[in-house]
Amino acid sequence: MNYPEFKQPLNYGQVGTDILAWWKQNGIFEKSVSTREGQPTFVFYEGPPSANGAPGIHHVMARTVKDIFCRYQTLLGKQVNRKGGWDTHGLPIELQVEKELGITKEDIGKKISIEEYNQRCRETVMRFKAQWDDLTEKMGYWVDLDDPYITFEPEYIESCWALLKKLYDKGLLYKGYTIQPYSPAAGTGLSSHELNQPGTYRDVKDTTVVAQFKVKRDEKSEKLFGGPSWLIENTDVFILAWTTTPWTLPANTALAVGKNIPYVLVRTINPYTKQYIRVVLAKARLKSYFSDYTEIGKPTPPTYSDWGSETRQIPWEIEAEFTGADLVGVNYERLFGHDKGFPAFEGEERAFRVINGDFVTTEDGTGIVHISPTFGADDFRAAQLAGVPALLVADDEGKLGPIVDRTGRYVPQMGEFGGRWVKNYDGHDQSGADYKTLDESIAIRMKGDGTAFKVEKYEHTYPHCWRTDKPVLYYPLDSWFIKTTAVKDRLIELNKTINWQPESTGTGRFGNWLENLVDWNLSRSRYWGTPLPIWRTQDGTEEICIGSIAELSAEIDKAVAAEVMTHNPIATGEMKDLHRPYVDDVFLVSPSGQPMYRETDLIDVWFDSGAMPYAQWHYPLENKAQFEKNFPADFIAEGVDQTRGWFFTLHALAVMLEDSVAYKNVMANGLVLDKNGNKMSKRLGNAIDPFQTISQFGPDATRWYMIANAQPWDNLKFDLNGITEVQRRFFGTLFNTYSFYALYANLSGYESEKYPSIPLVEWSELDLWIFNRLQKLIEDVRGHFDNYDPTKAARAIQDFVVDHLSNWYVRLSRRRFWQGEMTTDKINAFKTLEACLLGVTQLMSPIAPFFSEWLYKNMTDGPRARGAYQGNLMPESVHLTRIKDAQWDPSVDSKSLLDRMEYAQRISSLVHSLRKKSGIKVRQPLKQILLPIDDKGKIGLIKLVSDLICAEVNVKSIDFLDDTSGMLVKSVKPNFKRLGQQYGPKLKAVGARIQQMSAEEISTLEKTGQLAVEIDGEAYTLAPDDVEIRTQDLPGWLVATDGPLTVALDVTLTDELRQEGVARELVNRLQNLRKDSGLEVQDKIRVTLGQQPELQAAVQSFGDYIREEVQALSLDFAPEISGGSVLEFDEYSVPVQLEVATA
RNA sequence: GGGCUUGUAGCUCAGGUGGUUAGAGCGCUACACUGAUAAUGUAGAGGUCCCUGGUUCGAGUCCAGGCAGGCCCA
Repeated sequence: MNYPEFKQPLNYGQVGTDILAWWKQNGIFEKSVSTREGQPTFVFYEGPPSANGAPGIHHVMARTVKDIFCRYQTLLGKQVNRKGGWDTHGLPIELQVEKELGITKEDIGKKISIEEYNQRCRETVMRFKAQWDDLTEKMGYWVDLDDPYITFEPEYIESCWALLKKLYDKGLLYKGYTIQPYSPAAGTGLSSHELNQPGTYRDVKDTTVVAQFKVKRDEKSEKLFGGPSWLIENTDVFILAWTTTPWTLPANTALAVGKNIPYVLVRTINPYTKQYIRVVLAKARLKSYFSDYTEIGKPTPPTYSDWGSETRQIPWEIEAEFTGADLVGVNYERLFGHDKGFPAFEGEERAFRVINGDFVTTEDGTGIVHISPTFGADDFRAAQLAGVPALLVADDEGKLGPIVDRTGRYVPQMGEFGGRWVKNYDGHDQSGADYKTLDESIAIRMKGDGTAFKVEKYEHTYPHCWRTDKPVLYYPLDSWFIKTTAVKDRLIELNKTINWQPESTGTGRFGNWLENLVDWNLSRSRYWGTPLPIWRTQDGTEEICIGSIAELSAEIDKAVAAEVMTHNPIATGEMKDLHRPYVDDVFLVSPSGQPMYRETDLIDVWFDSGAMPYAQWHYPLENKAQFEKNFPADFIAEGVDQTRGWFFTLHALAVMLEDSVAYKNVMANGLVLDKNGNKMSKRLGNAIDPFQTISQFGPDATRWYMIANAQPWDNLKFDLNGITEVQRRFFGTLFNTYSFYALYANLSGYESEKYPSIPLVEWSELDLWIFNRLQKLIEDVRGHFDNYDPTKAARAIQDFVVDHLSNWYVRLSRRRFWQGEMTTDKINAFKTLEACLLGVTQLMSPIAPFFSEWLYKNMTDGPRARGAYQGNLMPESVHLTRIKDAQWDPSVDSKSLLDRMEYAQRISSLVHSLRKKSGIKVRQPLKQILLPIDDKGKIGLIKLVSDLICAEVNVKSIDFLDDTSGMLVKSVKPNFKRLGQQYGPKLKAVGARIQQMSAEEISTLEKTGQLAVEIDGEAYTLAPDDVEIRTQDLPGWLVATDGPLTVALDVTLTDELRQEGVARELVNRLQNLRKDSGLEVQDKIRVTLGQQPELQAAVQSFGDYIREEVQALSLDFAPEISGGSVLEFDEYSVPVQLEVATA
């Protein structure tokens, strides 16, 4: 037996296991790389997963995408190295360890040493590695797991150091500050994770102030001072801004507006000082501040005389309107200036102006936001973008700091408020009648100064420290930064050369992010991660950035010489690990002889993964050639959530270090949700176990479903029923097609090499057609893969297999495979089906690597074993094959071929429909089909497929009816597309007129090529293209139409047709009987039937046909039949005896 | 709050450059077929194409504004 045969249903999980074992035994993955040695490479980067948790079904999705394109490029003949990797540092691992040990961050270094803690992290991080490796194999993700890069290894860290040093030398690494949540009472920064603890956000009642910022009159603000002639000269203009933290007002350095938000200039009165003023605020916020007040009626100029303190009514009037963009650049006076006893600061001349802020809304406040860069993250960012300085004051030693110290009180330099607590962080007594909070004191002062427009208590939610219960402060904390803003333009420019899939992620999410780039904050105050390789003197005046272990060792030697260190732990071999605490115990010496201490920060883990193009080869310390060969990547793929993670850090580092992109093509895939569109989570119990899914459905159906069902960048609603459907519909059909092939190829001893190729001219219509469809499929699928659109590739393959190959080609070709001798036609049927199966196998192999391998092996193992293949034509694995270009033979008009087969399918469908309507079974032959068609070309096409149609619908002949018969009833439909372009607004009338066309008019139009009509008194000339003429009916015939196609069926039955019908019925019954009796396809039989006149007549005429179909050596009638079965026909039953003929 | 994204049949999804009767598969109903048979064919039921405006002779498609879900960021 050349081709293995299998019983239904196939166990797809088993196919996966078997093929996996075979791959391992034969080193197929390794061969898929080694056989491409010397070929062009396709560089792929593996985004390292973290193995501290079990892998989920979404990892199968992400890795399927990666695998597909690596396998596809291998098929194209490229060499694709895939080095695996593990991400091992980071907060999630630390939190997991802390949870397991029952400790908090504060306990590290106290209850547990840093050394022990980091050891726990190291053990935890690879805990699920075995599971990951297992899944990688079982899902068929080909990646090199034997030699992965691991981010905690000393070589990897050393590479990161080398890269950091490069950045340092370029001046791109600096120490600055960033605004972070900070707990003054605890004296520590809070992570976002700590801030997300339940109960941290609470309702509090605070004193709030709408402050008045006095506009400086100059050319930029002049537009605010213009106005009607009756204007009271020199009335001051103030910008209004609301804050819930009045203590930040002395730190104000800017005001932010939304550039598209409408603002108004309003004339009114300050309620505390009764001064005439003009104020600026968002138009949308007007009602919140003036709703209770009286608008002065226009056009009478206001006199203000009717306002009195007892009425609490403030008169107001809008003087002008403008947008935020008009306000940007306007200067204003400092609220708490030198004149009031507050200190000067550096950059003051660039402060106190209106800037743009994306975050400004008109939801609350005045639509203008007070900016204090030292006490708000938004503030800090907006100020940085606009080049506005922060208000920093020098302490006694000249060191700059914010106006609030780390304990939460104003620094002494702050004039009358110096030393006051911002909030009650020390728990002092607040019960005294005269007690005022700092916020209240500030508000009172501002009322007196005429700079408060409104002061009120306001309840809002505010975060609190989870340990001290005190309000959190947003406070500047020291951090190390990479100055990504310095290369912003280059980042944007190079991003435009990257092919993003989908495009919108690159231009939108990623592009916008780059546009609003701020410097990359590298610092993390943690323990388990890559340490920052910077040592500094105590006063921060001298520092060194270390770029390698050798350099560190050399510096230690200097330190030993200066007696800062006792000995060199690197030289002695004591220090094998670069993590904390070991690096912290290294002290260096500065050129001036001062001891230097390591900056205790760790670096952002995203630096680790962004450094993988270099660090995976221990570059730049070694392997320069290796690195250069593998940079940049041709392709990477990860979840869309990595946009600002890995995608960014790869890009940023590549641009800064190499002035290059890090990857040329990138796919950002979406999420895997449960079948209802909810996020999967263990807690909700809707998470899908990838291992169970793969073993139950097989890896191929799982992968195929994920890829075919939705495009990878859309979210996938994961439904196991979908996998079942894919399995049944696609894999089941393909399996059946193979089974069919195997069955008859084995029966007839077909061996492809025995028969030379059949010249094209001898090919049957069907063979030509499916072969062309296959070529088109090859072209389409390659195009889709080239465009990184695997979904379209999968769907195209699926359609080909199910609709074209199985349900048309095989169905119509069946008898060619089982009947008669090895004629040219039969040989070519086998050759064609073989080519289709092999072609499909190859095209689908990137998506369904196991099943395609299984099918490929079934198709080729037999022939290969008997030496049918020359050279490397058919390697042992489909994954080692090379994909061919589509073969188009110039002598074959492919378009015509595909067109006419479509006619055949549509006509057949219409005839089936007519048979159904008139209740005539397909088994009953009919005389003829009539097609009313004029078009000679179309007739020619259909004639080429008329045999196929006749066979498919069991009709004797197809005839064409042209118009001259006069039997046709036609209808006409306007061609709106054409008419619309021509007549525009008059289309409705023209269309209506066309639908009323008479038969004569239609005929005139058809014959003369034009028709003159009159519509609403205007003359028009219609051309044939203006309408679509269809045959609607053929009186006296059964007629069906599908668009422009019309089919008429002759349903009259002659005796002969009837007899043939009976003969077919008989064949059918006998075939069923054979099958029920368990006979093999090739068994011969002898049949004896009870006497029945109609049957006898049928056998008389069609005996040979019947005998051949049912493989009967004899077919006789006998008056008495005993011990046999009974065949049921429509109106009668006949006893039958069937015996196997011994050969 | 911002950026991106999705919204079409019960479910999963297609629907170049606008064209009047919006499709497929699954599921459902009925009938037929049956040497591939847990397949297949034919017919049927099932739609405010998220909503509101606008552009146009004509909008699922283009524009604006909403609504709902998702992701990322604040």
